[in-house]
Amino acid sequence: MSAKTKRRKARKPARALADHRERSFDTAYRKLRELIVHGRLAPGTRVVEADIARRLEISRTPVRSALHRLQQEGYVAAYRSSRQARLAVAPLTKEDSRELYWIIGHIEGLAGRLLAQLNEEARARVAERLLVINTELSRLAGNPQTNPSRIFDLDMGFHQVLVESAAGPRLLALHAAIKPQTERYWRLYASAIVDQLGESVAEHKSIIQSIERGDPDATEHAIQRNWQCGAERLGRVIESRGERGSW
Amino acid sequence: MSAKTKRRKARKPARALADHRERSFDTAYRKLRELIVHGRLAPGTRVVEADIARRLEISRTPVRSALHRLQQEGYVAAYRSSRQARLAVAPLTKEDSRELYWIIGHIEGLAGRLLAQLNEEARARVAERLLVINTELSRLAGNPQTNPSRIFDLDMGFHQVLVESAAGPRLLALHAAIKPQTERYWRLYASAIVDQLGESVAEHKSIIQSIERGDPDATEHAIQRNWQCGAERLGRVIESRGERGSW
DNA sequence: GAATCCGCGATTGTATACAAAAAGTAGAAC
DNA sequence: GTTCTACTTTTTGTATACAATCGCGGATTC
Repeated sequence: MSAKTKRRKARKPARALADHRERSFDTAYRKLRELIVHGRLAPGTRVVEADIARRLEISRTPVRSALHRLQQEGYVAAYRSSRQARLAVAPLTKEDSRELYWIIGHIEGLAGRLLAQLNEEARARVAERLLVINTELSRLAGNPQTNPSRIFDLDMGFHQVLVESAAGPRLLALHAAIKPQTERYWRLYASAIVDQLGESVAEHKSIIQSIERGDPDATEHAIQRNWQCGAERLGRVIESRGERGSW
Repeated sequence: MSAKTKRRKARKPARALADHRERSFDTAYRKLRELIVHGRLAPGTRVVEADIARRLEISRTPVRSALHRLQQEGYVAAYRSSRQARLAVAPLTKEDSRELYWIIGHIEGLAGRLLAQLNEEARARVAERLLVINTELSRLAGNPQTNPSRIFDLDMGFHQVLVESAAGPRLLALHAAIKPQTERYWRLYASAIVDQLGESVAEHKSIIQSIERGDPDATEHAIQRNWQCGAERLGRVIESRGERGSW
């Protein structure tokens, strides 16, 4: 037994970083998700395993796994008749976006609540990180030529910091599963985003201040408000473009 | 085109209700989940696809799908080394239970908030349904010989009504994915539950009253409190039994 | 005696073949 | 022209074979 522990201790840490090929499942998941998010697979489009497999030049097996997961995450919807299921890209609607943003707002709000309860030092550290991101966002807000993807990444990062700093593993996982879905709506909205970015930056400031003050209620509320306002900004754009799942 | 629509309208509705065999995937998912929930697969146990497949007398394929899903739902945890993943039954800890109950409390709280905003008639209808369930629970609370499963089902039903009455599809799906996980802890706790059932019944009453009054804040809070108290009751039991993932 | 390397068994990931079921289609009956 | 029905096609679900990878244990070397 002592030998065993010693051996385990001696285990070689040189993990095979050598080969960075990703598993087919991962490519399938990643690429499919990208196709959906970027709208190359339009909402409502039927998804056929064999087609995707051909397109990605892999077998149906990993495609199937990826679709299973995407289904659970809400990117694809299943219309099933007793045994077999037909999959389609989940539609984007104003109602769905409202619910989605509403839920995320509350989940992240919970994380914010925890965050505001940390000790002062930790809060200051987080606030600092948030401030850096938000300053960059603020800077980009002035520039109308900014790449929307860059803005999305920054905003994503902002909220990621918010959650990962204090949330437990379950809350983190939940957030990780739900948050990326906003990207679909974000893309829809990309053109109009730069104009309204200032509002979001202001809301972020309010969040940061609440954290610095260590005020759980205010932090939770500020985060919720940020998402709710986001939903409204988004709603206006969807409205103006006509709601059909076209694009 | 008119012919086409007509033909669709004429489609035979006689759906094959004949054959109720479920898909292998469903049996795999159901049985595996049951094994885990009932502790026949103890927390920390490694899960090997081939073993499960043999045990259930089906091929690895549906087992694999089921494991994928159980993994995403948090029943099994994956420890992966670059490419291959090793699966194990997720451990049960006091910390995890606290986070789980905390999250559910808030998610259901959201549903309760929506519920309390319905019109009076709808609220009354829901309150009535809740009252029926809670009365039955109250009745069972007096009887020390009650089957714990019966109590679990009733409580599950109570919370189900709470959510399905007003929540949108996403919130519903989220709840459906998370809520069943409490069953693992509930089983752990089953012996001690009957003693403390009275408390839960009282909390339920408070929830029902808030709904009848149409008070969103109170409803949300009451639901949160119900879950938080549940977590505490559970925590005491786990504590007293020693926390190791034994059973 | 301890650390390192190598090879084998165990286990996961992928591809393919096959079975089953549903949707579409054409044709017959009225 | 419509409706029911039998057939064909498409697509999903399952089984199995194969490849890649991991972990463990023994052999080797100093």
